[in-house]
Amino acid sequence: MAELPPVVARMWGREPTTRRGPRPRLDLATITAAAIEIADTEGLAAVSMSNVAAQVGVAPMALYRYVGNKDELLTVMADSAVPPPPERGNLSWRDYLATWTRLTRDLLLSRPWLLDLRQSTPPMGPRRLLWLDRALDALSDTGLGDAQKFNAATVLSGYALTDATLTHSLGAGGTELAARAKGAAEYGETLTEVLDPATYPALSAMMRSGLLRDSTGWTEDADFRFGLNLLLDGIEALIARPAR
Amino acid sequence: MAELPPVVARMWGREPTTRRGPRPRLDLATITAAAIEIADTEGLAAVSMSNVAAQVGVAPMALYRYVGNKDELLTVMADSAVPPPPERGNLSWRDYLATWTRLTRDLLLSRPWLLDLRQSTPPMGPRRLLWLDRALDALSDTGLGDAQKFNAATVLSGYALTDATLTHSLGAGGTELAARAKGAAEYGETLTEVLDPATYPALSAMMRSGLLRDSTGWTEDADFRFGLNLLLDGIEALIARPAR
DNA sequence: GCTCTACTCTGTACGACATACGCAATTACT
DNA sequence: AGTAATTGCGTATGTCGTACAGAGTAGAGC
Repeated sequence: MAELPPVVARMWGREPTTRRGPRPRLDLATITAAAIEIADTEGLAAVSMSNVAAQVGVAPMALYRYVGNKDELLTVMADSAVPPPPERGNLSWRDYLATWTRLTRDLLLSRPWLLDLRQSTPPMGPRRLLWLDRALDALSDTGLGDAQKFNAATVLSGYALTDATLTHSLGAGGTELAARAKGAAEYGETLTEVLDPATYPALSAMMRSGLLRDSTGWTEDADFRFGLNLLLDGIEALIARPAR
Repeated sequence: MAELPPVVARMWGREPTTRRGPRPRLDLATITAAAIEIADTEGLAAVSMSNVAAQVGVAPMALYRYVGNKDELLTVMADSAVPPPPERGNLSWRDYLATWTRLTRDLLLSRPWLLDLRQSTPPMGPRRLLWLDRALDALSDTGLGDAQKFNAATVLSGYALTDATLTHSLGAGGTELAARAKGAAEYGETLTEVLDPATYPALSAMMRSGLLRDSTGWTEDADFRFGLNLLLDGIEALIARPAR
């Protein structure tokens, strides 16, 4: 059995049992909570080792007794910011996965800094894995194979991420670059201005027909449901199909 | 009509017409190409203003005549690294979108630093928009509405990103954290070691049944096709359904 | 042709940041 | 009591993005 990287161990509550020197004044949870609070209120850019240390009342270097480096802290944050998944109740697999996906998207929109966190590591934290478990559990009666269930869950959470990214970049906007072309309507205008109908036939036609100029936002809830049902229909078709 | 942010204008070939002062020694394309070469060979972390400037033989601050700040440079890179989309030929919409999505994924895998580039701005570069145009074009005969076509394309490219992210993080791995649990098999092992079957029933059962322990990699091509067909089936079902 | 003016490149400088290193204080084990 | 491990901290280093000011350059207006 492979040894766990120290921080992963701590994520799973395995604090080191050796008690020699002074009793630690902190634990990983407090540090993570402080970092998350900073990210929530001031954005991810404000999450520096100095700021986090100040927030918990220690010197910057003290944090390195709990975290190997900043990337590890961010990884732990990414898991720790995830709430418990919804209860199954007596929902059908389809209804459950629908709210599962919606809540995933809502989480990403309520904590946009999660979108900025690159997931260079496959999910290994306890909370994200709990979500994964519930999605797999919802599919357990469908007769799908393990790999199929796994992929279905992956696709759904990926869709939540895609939609949240798009919605967020069109909405409250992030970069100063986006601030110039804020909102779907203005985005459309900017595009029409620059698109050459010869090289972009389909896009410019769509823009001119005024797709993005309508009053209601572009990627509103209806559009989220659209893609979601697309995926759920696909899964449903797969279940109906004879297993192979 | 909204004014274009200066870099966006340059992305579209609109170099400033005012000709006073010394003739510029560079243009945005050369700078971007240099930055991309660095990212390709040494990774995104090596793309600093100093390094890029050195690569093109100029003092670091000279770059700021062409780019407002580093974020803008990254944005331009993200578009400039995209090759032209595949030709339609006489493929069906389904076959075309299948290769379209596959090539999108392949691009992300061949330039992994694209995965690290947060897309805080909706795509506005000429090359990415060309891909979007081709996807929309492929759907033009299906009777779908504009918004539906748009969403379908979004979902597909989002899937490419999801899959590329997962594949890459399990494969060549990125962070040192991931290096410890490299490859799908070891990932599975690490999980089984730590998962409590009581709180993670579905997941731990799946792990113990040896999903990830098989010889062939986990998110191999078969799994990509699985999700892809899921989506295409969903779109096909939508097309078959009476328009509303 | 001369001057003005906008524009390009450069050098220096500053503040922020991640983090390597070493020290002093503290506590458990022997 | 003594030893060894471990925590928190101060200092220091190198890197990075970029603000600023100046020097050189070339077209515009006379």
